[in-house]
Amino acid sequence: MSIKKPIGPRAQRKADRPGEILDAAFEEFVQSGYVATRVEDIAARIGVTKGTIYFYFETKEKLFEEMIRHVSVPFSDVKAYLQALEGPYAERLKDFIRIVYQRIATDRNSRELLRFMIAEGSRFPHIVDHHYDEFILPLMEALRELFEAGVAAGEFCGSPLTKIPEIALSPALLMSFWMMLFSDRKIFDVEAFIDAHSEILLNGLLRTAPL
Amino acid sequence: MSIKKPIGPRAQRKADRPGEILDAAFEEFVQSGYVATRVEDIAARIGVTKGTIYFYFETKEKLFEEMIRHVSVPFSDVKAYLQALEGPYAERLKDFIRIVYQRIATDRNSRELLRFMIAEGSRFPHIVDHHYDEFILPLMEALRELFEAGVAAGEFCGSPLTKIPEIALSPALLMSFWMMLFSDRKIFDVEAFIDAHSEILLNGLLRTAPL
Amino acid sequence: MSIKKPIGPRAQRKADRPGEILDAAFEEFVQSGYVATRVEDIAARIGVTKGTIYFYFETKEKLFEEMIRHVSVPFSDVKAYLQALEGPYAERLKDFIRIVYQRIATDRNSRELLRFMIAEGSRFPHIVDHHYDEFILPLMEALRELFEAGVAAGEFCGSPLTKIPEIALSPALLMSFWMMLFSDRKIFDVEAFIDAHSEILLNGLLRTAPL
Amino acid sequence: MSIKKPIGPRAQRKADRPGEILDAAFEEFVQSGYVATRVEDIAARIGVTKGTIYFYFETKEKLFEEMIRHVSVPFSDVKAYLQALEGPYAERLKDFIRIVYQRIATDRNSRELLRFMIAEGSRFPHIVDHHYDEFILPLMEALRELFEAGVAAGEFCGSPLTKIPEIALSPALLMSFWMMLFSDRKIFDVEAFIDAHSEILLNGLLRTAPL
DNA sequence: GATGAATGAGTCTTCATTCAT
DNA sequence: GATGAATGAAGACTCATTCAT
Repeated sequence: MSIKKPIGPRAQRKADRPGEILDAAFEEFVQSGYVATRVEDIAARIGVTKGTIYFYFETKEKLFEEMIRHVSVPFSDVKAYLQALEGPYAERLKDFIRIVYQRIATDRNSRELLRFMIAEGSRFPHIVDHHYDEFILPLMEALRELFEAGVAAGEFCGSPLTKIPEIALSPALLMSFWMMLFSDRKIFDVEAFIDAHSEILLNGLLRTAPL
Repeated sequence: MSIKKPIGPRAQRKADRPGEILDAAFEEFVQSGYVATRVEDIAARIGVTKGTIYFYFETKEKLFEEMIRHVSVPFSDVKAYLQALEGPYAERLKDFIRIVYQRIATDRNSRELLRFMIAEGSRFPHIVDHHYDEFILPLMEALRELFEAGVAAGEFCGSPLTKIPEIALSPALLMSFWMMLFSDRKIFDVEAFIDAHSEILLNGLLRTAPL
Repeated sequence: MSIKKPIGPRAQRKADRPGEILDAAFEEFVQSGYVATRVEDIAARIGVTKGTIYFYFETKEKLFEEMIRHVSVPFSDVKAYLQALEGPYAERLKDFIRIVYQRIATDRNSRELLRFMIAEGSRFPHIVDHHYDEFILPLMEALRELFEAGVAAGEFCGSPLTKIPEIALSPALLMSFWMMLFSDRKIFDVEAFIDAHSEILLNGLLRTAPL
Repeated sequence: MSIKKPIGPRAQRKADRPGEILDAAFEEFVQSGYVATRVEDIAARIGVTKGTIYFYFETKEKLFEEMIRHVSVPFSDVKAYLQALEGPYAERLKDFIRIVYQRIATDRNSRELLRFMIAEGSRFPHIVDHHYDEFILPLMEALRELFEAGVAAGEFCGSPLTKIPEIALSPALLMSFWMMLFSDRKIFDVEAFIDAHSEILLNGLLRTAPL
């Protein structure tokens, strides 16, 4: 058991600096994009000056990359959650869909991460590749496994979805895209959308069509 | 008998310049985004100098906006095509899907237009709104009408798709995103994807499930 | 007697081009100063294009210099007028003053010429020197002669004005400055000013003080 | 006991910078005028680079305006001086004249300020108005009061000068103008000029003409 | 750790000038 | 004579980055 000197609010603040900066950077980069964001604005957002940023991060470029890492929540818990699903496959799929909306489509961080990949992808190609390996691919694999297990269990029919699970999740991407572009300007009934998404998927999958 | 001054090579060149510039601007803006693109690079791409660009366009901003207009193909012919569809609604829907992929998902211009809206939307909000009014909304309306007519004709069942046609086209958006992010790095069987998309939609719509 | 082909309005216009340009240049240079005036604006003022200006004038600099020459009315007639003065010297002085106001202080051209010398003098030093030789010096000489003749005739007393005639005309310069700076914003009773000027001068000059 | 951080050479330098820049700006603007002066030249004059100028002043325009303010010495002390005059009004007037020459006509700053108003007045109209309110008007009022007091005391006769005091000071303006245009090229006996100016004024004012 | 004065490369934009038509 | 497309040098202004304090 180690003895730590108590961390006062002052020390606490200092310990948080990098995280604080990363959060501020996220907000500013979201607002203006990589090129148009000034490191001075990032500094101002947390009440420090340019120099402080450079004490913690070598360059604006490195800061951006670390910021991406910082806001990319680990996928492992999502995976664990999905693997722990039980019961009828129709329910498992609904749960799957729900968690995808919660953690990806609806979440602001994920949405802006997606925007960064689209907007700054050519400037930071390895970020895109990393996200493909770490997030997109595992998610698709997990979904594919769910489909295959459902088919093996005789609950799902052999839909093309089994081979191209991306299609099954594309409505979630659409919602992400929609919120990116219109945020609050175009109303969007999120709950109805998610329900419709689930219903449609199951319509095409269940051996007994609900017709 | 009209008197035309013969269009010499110079006059010809002049008439072509704006289009030439707009095309070059599209390529450069695609490559680097609005902020990072240098007017000089746009000029160099067609072998002229900065000054020439400013002879035709007041500012980089106006150039960007006109470029957007230039590459936004009018939606009217798509609409006309869709309205001319005949035969069973299943076939009409397949045709609809096919044209959406041809004209929107697969087309490089449309894809980069979408990227611009995501990447530069906050800088040019009216462009986003304009595209919503001119492209997204009409497309969704056309699809909704097709669904409703199919239901009225007794061919389609009352799926939630009827109310949220966006969901039906979301796979096309996914393909667009995919190509934006990975272009040629991740292979993608486009034909198989489109077929799967159609099949899944019909699975959920036709009164007689193909099961 | 030479036979000239009749000059139609078209030919007339062409013959006037240089003058027309010079007039336009005057207006534009007055408005914005030498550096900030664009030759394109000068051209636009008379409905032609840049190229036309360069057909008649080598450079903007030469155009400016010729414009100065163009608006500098010859001093010879003023001189002749002054030399033709007759009668009592008090009257001659009054006439002198009056002509100075008419031709110099009140005249817009002369005023703007003065402004050019102050504003652009360091860029065009020879213009300043030329105006000194052609206008200022002769005017002062003429005045000095008038004073001396008046003294010789026993009408004027030997005021210091005789040696420094500049002082005698300085109110006219003041009026010029005033109009340059405030034009119509600060009212100024020109007639009263001129009368006061004459009266004060004579007060100090006439052997019999009007006291 | 106050705690001051010792002003090191760096802190000192920082405190001096704005003044240093303003002085350099004055010299450069005097030399080339507003438009033709390059911010970089101002910087070079004090051995820094462009960026430094922009660290202290938002734009070239603001720099110019602040420079004007910086070189415009307050008029209050002149006013105080004038109000403290005592003795015979003839002497007071002579003192008045002398101070006008010292502080206005002869002073390089004032002269160049006048040049700026003539040359850049249309670009910075509020500067002209401000100088009218702050300098010209108060000076004229002070002179008018002096005249009126002199008349009331029975020392001065009711000359038109009383109503148009501008005329009384116009020789000082002439000297300013002369030095602006010819500086050292045309010799000018300043002392003799001032004496003559005083003498002429008094000739026209004193009840007992010196005749 | 933090500051902020200073740098200087980089970018948009302007405009005098040229010249093919 | 006149045009106007094209040039390219020049200048205002920005901002990532450094470093003495």
